[in-house]
Amino acid sequence: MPIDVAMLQNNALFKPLSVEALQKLADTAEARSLERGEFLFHQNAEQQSFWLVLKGVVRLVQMTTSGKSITLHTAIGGEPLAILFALIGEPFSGGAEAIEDSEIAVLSTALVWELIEAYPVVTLNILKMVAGRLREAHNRIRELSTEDVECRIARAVLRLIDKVGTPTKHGAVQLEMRLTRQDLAEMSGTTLETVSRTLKAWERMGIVQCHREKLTVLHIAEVTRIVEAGG
Amino acid sequence: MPIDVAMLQNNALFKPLSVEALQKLADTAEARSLERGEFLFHQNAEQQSFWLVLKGVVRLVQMTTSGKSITLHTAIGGEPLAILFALIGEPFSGGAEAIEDSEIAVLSTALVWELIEAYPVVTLNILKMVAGRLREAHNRIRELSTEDVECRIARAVLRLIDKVGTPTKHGAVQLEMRLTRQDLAEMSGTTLETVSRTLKAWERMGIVQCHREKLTVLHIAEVTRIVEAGG
DNA sequence: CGGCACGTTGAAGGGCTTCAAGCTCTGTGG
DNA sequence: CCACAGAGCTTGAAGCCCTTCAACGTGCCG
Repeated sequence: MPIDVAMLQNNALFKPLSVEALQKLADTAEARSLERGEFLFHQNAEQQSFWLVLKGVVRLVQMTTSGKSITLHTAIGGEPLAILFALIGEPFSGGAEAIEDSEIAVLSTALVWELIEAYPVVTLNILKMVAGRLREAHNRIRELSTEDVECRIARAVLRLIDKVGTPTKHGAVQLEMRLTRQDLAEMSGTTLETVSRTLKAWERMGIVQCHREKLTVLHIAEVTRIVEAGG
Repeated sequence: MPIDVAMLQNNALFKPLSVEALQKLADTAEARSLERGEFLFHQNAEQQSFWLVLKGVVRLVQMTTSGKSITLHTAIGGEPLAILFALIGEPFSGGAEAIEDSEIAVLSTALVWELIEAYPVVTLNILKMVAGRLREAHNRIRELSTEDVECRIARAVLRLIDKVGTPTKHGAVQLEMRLTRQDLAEMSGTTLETVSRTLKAWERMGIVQCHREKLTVLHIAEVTRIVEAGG
C-alpha cells in the first residue's frame, strides 16, 4: 500500500525536495499501523529499510541483558527512525516500540542513496538530524554523570513538553501521550518508585498535576528552575 | 604549513580515495602541534574547519556549569574531530583537549563538501563514523543508567585497551597514555576517590598494576568478567 | 630540595534503590 | 451491570553504594 507523497514532505529530511523527486520513494513506500505496545523492529534486527513516523509516538529502546530497558529517544510525527543505520547496513542498537497508536511509513534505503547522490541538501539534512541525536545523547551522558535524579526527571519532562506538550488554560501544559512512572524512569535513569515520589512531591508543591498515565505541568518555570538548580 | 597527502589516507574517511582526489585537501591543510593539556578548540566555539588527529591522544570534553567535566570521547591517531558539526556549521557541544602531546591536521570543511558530492563513498564513510559515535553514546547512556561504578570503570579500561593498549610480556597490556584517576573518573561518571579505591582493590586482586599516571592490565579476562557480572 | 599535582585512605552521611505490601483505576467478560 | 483481574501507582522501611570532606602520603620536575 503506497503512501501519499505529501506525507514525505512533512519532515526535516525531504521537505525541500520537489514532489517529482520524491515520487519514486513514495511509490515503493508502505504504510503501517502500530498499536500501543507493538514493536516496529526489535533490537539487533537487520535494517533493510527505514521508517518515518507519520503520526503517534514511538520510542527507541535498548534492553539490557538483565531485562531492564532504557529509552534512547522518543520520536513523534515527522521523525525518521534508524535511517542512519539502514544507510550503512548495520543493525541499530535498540528496538522501536509504539507508546501510542501510530502510523508509520516504511521506506526504501536504496532510493535514499539515490536522493543523496542527486541532491546534496539531503545529505546536509541527514547530517543535521544525526548531529541533533548525537548532541542529545552527549547531553544525557553529562546529565547522568553529574546531576541528581530530580533534576534528570525534570529534564525528561521538559523534553516531553517540547515533543507532545499542548497548552491548556492558565499557562498549564498537558502532555499528550500515555506516560507511566516506569516510562519516565526509563527516560531518566532511575526507578519507578523514585519517579512516583518525585511527582507526588511536585504535585504537593503545585508544580504538576498527576492523573493515571497523564501529566499536566502547571508551572513550567518551576520545572526549569529545578533543572537549573543542578544537583 | 601544508601537510603530506599520505597523512590523509591513514583514516577511515578518506582512505579509499586516490592521492589526486585528496591533493586539494592536503594543500589547504595545516599542521598543528598540541602539548598535553592544550585545547584544540573550546566549548561552543564556531567550527569553520575540522580536525584530524595524526598522532597522540585528544579527548572531547564537556564542562558543566558547575565546573565538572565529562569525557565524551577519546580520539587517537586517524580519528576526525568535530567533522559532523563543522559540515553543518554548528558548534560542537564540547571542547577538545590533548591528553598527550599530539599532532593535528586542520582541514577545510568546504573541500570535504566537494569530496562528498564527487565521491559517494565519502558520505558512506562519514555516516559509518558517526553511527559508531552514536552507538558508543547510546551504550554509555545504558551503562550510566543501569550499571554500578565498578562495572563502568571496567568498561572504560576495556575501551582504553582497544585504543592505546600495547601488549607486554605474559599477556599483560599496558595503556600507552598518561591516565590520572581523575581522567578515568570523567570517563566513567564517578569520582577520583572511587576510582582510586577500585583500582587499589583490583591491584590487590592481581588484576591490574598501577603506577603514577600509568596502568597495566594483567588479566583482561578478569576485567571482562567484572563487566559481564553487570551490576 | 621544595612545591605541586597526583594518589591514598578514613569517616560520615545521604540519596537512591530495593523489597514489600497495599491501594486505585480501567476495561473486560460473565 | 458489576465483579474481578491486572496494570499502574503509592508509601514505608531498610540499607547500601557512593559521594563528600578531610588529611595525609608520594613522586616528579624545576
